[in-house]
Amino acid sequence: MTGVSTITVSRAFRHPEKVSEDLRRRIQQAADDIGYVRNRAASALASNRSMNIAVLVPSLSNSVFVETVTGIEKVFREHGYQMLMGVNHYSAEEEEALVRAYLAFAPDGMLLTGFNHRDSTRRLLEQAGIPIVHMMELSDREGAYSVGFSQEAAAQAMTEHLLSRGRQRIAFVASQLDPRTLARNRGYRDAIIRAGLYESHRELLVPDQSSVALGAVLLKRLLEQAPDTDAIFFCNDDLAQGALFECLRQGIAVPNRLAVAGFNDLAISECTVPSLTTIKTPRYEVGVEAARMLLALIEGETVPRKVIDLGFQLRAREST
Amino acid sequence: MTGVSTITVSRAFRHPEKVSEDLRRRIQQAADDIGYVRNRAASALASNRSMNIAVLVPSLSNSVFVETVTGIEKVFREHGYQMLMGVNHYSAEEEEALVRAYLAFAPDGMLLTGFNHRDSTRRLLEQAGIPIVHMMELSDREGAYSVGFSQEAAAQAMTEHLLSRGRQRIAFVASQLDPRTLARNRGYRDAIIRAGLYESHRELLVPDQSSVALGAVLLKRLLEQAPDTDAIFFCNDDLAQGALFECLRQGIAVPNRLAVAGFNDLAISECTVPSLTTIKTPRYEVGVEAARMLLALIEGETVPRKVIDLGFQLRAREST
DNA sequence: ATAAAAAATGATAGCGCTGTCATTGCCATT
DNA sequence: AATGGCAATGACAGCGCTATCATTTTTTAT
Repeated sequence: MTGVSTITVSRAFRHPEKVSEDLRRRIQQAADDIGYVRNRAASALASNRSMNIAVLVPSLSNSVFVETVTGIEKVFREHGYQMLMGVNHYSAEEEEALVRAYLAFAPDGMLLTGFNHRDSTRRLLEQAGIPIVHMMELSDREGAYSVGFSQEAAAQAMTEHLLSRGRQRIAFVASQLDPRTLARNRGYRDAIIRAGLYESHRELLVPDQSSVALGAVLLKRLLEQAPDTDAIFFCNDDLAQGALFECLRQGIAVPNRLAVAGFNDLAISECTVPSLTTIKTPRYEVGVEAARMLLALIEGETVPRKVIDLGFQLRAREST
Repeated sequence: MTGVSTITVSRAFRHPEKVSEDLRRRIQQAADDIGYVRNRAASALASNRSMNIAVLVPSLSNSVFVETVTGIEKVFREHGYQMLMGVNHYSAEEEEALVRAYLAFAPDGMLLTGFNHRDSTRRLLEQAGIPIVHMMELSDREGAYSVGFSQEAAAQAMTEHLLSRGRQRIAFVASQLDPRTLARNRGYRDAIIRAGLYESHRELLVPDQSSVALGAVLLKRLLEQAPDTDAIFFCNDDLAQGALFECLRQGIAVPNRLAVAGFNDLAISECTVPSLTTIKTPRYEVGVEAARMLLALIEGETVPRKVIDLGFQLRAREST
């Protein structure tokens, strides 16, 4: 309708520098007028590049992965890629279904959370032949790309912090026993055994999904089975917050009678009364760096390090 | 390789009932072996049905829209559609960019949050000629499909609740002034004016993004400009929670000296001390119903009602 | 003014699938 | 045995775009 061939229109959008200024403007104008939007499906088919990347996270219920995804989006959007996000609810089975679903979009790469995949999922990914980067945990296997931090080291650091505050009877309470939670449990154990203070009845691990309400429940349960506990390390801030509220209700003095610590440093954790000691995890940064690494792999660039450890920070606050 | 034509493979996946049991199994087997996944781009192109639907929400930072999206996903997944989600950060400009980006996926329908779109966005959507359903607010214009509840009515109900508790100097505090927040403000005003108790200095509206930390700040600011306030209605639970913490810190007795109310009923709101009076919004249900409505429109079925009001519930708790 | 190089535009084929119509083979009915 | 009907399978074209190579136009160098 502008008297231009289709290929020129295509070029005006994909390689604007190859089309004369004037013509490009006319094409743009015409496109705006009729509300033309390039069809990605056709583009992907013809160019063999979908410009899609798939991202799988376990949950969006607290802000942890929302921030990661925000970082990912930022990087990819800048480079013209479209991010497709799926939530697997901490289930390797759901993950496989999602991998299948997103592979159908012929993504140029994929970001996965952790390393807890089914063998069949791994096979699917291999056959797809696209680059994969794993987030949050650090690689435990040859050849895998990953960006994250050591969950164990962070949990060790927190346990040592509680020890340094003079606590002797430190409990560990966890729910939703995904691999990262279990790694935190190992970190706690390492530190507490090294201090010669390990007592199995101070560990409380339940499979239920984490929530603030569950934190209150688990606090009560733990104090029943180990009443003389003087510090509790919760595997995440949600549980710790619930415990903090329950202490307030029951008149348990925090930190005097009982120290409480969490993990993740959610925004609310510095607002609670008392404010919550926790581990600040580099969630946003993990997203950004993982996206950059994947981008490099997609573009065929060499990646200097296959494993990027972004560390963590201990935020010591009023609750300990 | 199974000695079957491509069209038969296609049929085995799309219309399994049209392929013999035996052959279908063999095709499935072969597909699993080589990790074959159907290419949606090609499928969409050939069939003129992408089986994509695009969903635009303002934020994922608190669980409000996460729950809505969960409901949407559930419905669409059951029907074989893939949901593509975008976050517009309460910006009509970002929304337009997202509409463009997702229109490129040739979605069969789109779900938008609210009615606050640019004219150019509206034009794009019209030209795309796909069904659109709006969520959270109820339609204010001819022909628009919407699923939600009356933000104004809910805010009125909350204000009347505070009045019924004998409060006379009720403040309204809001941030992130999106259309729904402003509708809540109108609801508050209506009720408070009707009670003859409107005083402009008890309204505090700031454009900043909502957060728990901001709740504490705004509480302080409000109490400076209107120290004798005996109840505060916050436009959302995040702010109200921050205020609750600040009251705890300052020793302000809630609800005796000051009643505090929120909006949304986040999971944490019934755990706080004191527990938070708030409006339970049908977030998940909005997602489910909006998805069903859109599905009906896509399939060309008649939709009984263009506007579905799912109501709300007042949760009176300790904080009032 | 002319040749050579560079820039701008076009023609063609084909990406992987599916809608449509055609063909084959089988069974039931007469 | 012949016919019609139906289920199962296949051939072919084309969805909207872009990679590639071909052609035309413009610019630069001589």
